[in-house]
Amino acid sequence: MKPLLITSALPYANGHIHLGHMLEYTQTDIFARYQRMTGRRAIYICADDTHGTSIMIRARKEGRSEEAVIADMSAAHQRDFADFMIQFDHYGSTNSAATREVCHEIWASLQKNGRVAKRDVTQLFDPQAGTFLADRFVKGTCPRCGAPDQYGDNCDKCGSTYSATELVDPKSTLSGARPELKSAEHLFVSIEPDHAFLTEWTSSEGRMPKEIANYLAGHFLAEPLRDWDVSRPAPYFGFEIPDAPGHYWYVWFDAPIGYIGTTREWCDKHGERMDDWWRSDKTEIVHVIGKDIVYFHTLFWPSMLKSAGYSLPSRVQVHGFLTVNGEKMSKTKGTFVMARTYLDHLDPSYLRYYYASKLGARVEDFDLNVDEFVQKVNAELVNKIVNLASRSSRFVAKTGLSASYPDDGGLFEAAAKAGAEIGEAYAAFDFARAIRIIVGLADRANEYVDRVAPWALAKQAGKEQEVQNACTVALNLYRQIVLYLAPVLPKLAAESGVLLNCAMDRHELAQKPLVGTPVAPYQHLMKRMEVEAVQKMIEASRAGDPGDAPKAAAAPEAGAGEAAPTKWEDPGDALAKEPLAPQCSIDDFTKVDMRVARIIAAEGVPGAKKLLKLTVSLGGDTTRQVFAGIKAYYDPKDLLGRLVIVCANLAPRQMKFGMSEGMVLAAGDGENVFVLSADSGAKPGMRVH
RNA sequence: GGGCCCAUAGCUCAAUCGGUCAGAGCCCCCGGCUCAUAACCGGGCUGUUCCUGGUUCGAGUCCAGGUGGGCCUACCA
Repeated sequence: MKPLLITSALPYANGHIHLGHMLEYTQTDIFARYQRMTGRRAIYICADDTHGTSIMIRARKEGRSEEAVIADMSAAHQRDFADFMIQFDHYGSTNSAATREVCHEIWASLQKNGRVAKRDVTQLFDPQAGTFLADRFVKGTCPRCGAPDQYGDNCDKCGSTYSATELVDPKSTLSGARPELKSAEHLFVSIEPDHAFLTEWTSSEGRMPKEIANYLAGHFLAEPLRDWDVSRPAPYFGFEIPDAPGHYWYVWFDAPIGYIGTTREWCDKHGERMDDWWRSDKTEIVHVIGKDIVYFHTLFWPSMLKSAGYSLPSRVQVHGFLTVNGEKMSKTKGTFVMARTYLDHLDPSYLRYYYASKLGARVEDFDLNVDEFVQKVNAELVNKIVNLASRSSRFVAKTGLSASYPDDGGLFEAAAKAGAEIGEAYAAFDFARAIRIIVGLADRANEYVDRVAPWALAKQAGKEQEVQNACTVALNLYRQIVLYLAPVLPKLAAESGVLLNCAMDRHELAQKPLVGTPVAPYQHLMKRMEVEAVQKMIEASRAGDPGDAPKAAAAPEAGAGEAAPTKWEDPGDALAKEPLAPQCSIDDFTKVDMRVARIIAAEGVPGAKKLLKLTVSLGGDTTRQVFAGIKAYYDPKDLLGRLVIVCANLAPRQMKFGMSEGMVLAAGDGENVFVLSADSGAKPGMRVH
C-alpha cells in the first residue's frame, strides 16, 4: 500500500470550532487512524487558514496585530481538536514561511505557463476604512423590493440577487461610510487550458463522490472555465505577490497551498523529503472537505497542482453539512454548539461514536438528533459493547484468561473474518456500515454470555475452568470489537488494552485470540450518557449572541414607499438602559411558576401612594391578594376582568397594608408601566411555559 | 429558472451483478435472567418497498413520467 497523505479543510482563524467542524475532523481522523492501524504509512496534515479581510478587520477592532489574533485562535483550535482526540501529524498555519515559499513557487510556474493575466476590476471601496469591500461587508436597501438592511449580494426578503453596486443607499458595515466605486487591477489565473484534463480527472472512478462529479460536469465543465481572480489590492492580510507589489493573494489561493506548506514543515521536522509526498506517484493524497468548497478543490486546486508539477489528490471525499434535530444549527435554539461547550458537558467519545455510526460516503447532510444521539450511544456503545467487558471481566480478575482458546462455536473466527469487511468499510468512508457490523458482533457476544451463563457456573463447585473459558471467550470477542472500533474510539481501545494487558493498535490483532494473560480489575470504561448533560449543553449554547443584538438597535431609516407591514423599527434604548441579566438555566426558569390570572377586584389603597390592591383569580376558588405598584399608571376600574400573568409561587410578603401573595407581571422602563396580558383563549390557572 | 441527490415498518436505516431481500436496531407488548452501567437474552407486533406505466422468466433494485423532500446554483466563483 502506498503511503497516504490525508488532509481536512483548513478551519478559518476567525472563529471557534463547532460541532459542524467536528464532523469533518472526526471523519478524517477515523479514516487516518484506520489506515495507520493497518500498518499503512499515513500522515494527517491540517492548519489554520489565516488570511483575508475578516482577520484584518477583526485585528483592527481588537487593536492588535493579525498575528496575535491568529496565534490565539490557532491555540484554541488545537486545544479543541486535541480534546476530541483528533490526531494530526502536524498542525500548521497558512501564515508560515513554508506556505509562502510554496505560493511563490506555484505562482512562478503559473506565470511561466502563461496562466496569469491582469485586468481591472471595479469594486465598492470604503474610503474611511481604506479598504475594498466584499459583498458581505456592504449593506443597504434592496433595489428590487426596497427591504432595508440587506447584504450586498442578495436580499433575504425577496430573494433576488444583484450586484453590491446596485444597492440603494449602501453602507459599509466596517465604518458606516458610503462606499464608492473604485477600480483596481486584479490578477487572474486561467484554468481553461486544463479543461479537457479536468473533465477526465474529475470523472475518473473513485476520484470523488459521483454526485459531485455529475455536478461539476453539468455546471462548470459544460462551458468554458472562467478565469479566477486571485489577487486583492492592499490593504489585505496575506502574502504580497512578488511581481505585483501592493497586491496580495486572495485567501483562497494560499489556503490549499497550506496543505503543501504544512507538509513541508512536518518533513523538515522529521527528516522527510517533501517531494516524496507531493511530487511522487509512490504516495497518495486524500482531501476531506465539505460540499461548500468543492469548487476550489476539484477545479482550481488540481489545475494549480498540475501546472506546478505536483501530485494530484487521488480522492476528494466530500461530506454534507451538520443539522441538529433536522434543522440548521441555530444560536437561538441552542443547537449551534461550540466544540468547547460540548467538551464542558460531554465525553468526546460519544460524539465520535455517533458520527461514525451514521456517516456514510455519500454527500448527505448529517442530522444530529439529540434524542437519537443519547439513545444510540447508550444502547449500542455502553449497554451492548462496553457492558460486555463489565459483565465478564470480574470472573477472571484472579485467574486471567485461559491458557488455550476454548471452543466458542466459531464465534471468534466469524468475527475475525468480519475484520476484512469492516476494514473495507472504513477505507471507503462508509463508517456506518463498519459500525453496523461491529454492533452485530456485540449482539452475538452477548447471546453467548447469556447462553453459557458464567454467573451460574461460578456458583457450582468444580466448574472453575468453565467459568474461565466462558469469560475468555467473552473478553476475546470484546477485544475484537474494540479493536475494530479503535479508529473511532481510541481512548476506549487504549483503556481496554490496560484491562486486558494487550496491545490494541493494529487491526490485524483481531485475528488471533488472546490467551493466558492476566486481567486487570474492572473499572468503568464508559458511562451511560445523561440526557440532562445534553440539555445543559444546549442551554449553555443558547447564550444570548451579542453579535446579533445590535441589529435591533440599528438606526431607523424612514423607509419611504409602499406600506411595508413586515418592517418594524424598534429602538434599542430599552435594552440598552437595562441590559440582560446573567444567563439562567432551564431549572432556574422552571422554579418560577407563572400563571394566567383574572383580576376580579382592584382598588386603591388608602394611605399608599403607588399601590393598588388587586385580587386575582387563578380559576375555581383560588384567589390571591396582590399589591402592585401601578397606581400611577392604571385606573383600578380599567383593570377589572383583565387576564394578566402573575408569578404565583413567589414567597408572600408582609407589606404595610397587608399580605402580598404574588406579583403581577408588567414591563417598564422606569417611566411607564405596561401590565402583561394573555391572548384571548387563555384561562386563569394556566401555567406559562 | 437550471442542476444534483433522495423516497423501504411509528423512528433511524440495511438489502453485492436485477434472482428466498422484504430485513436489523430502536419504540411498544409478553416472557426469561440477575453477571453487568435498571444493563442482557428469547418471543411477538407493524410494510401497497411514494405513485403510474415500461423492460424482463423475474424489479426497492433498470428505464420513462409524475408526486413529495433535501441540497447546490442563479449569467460570482
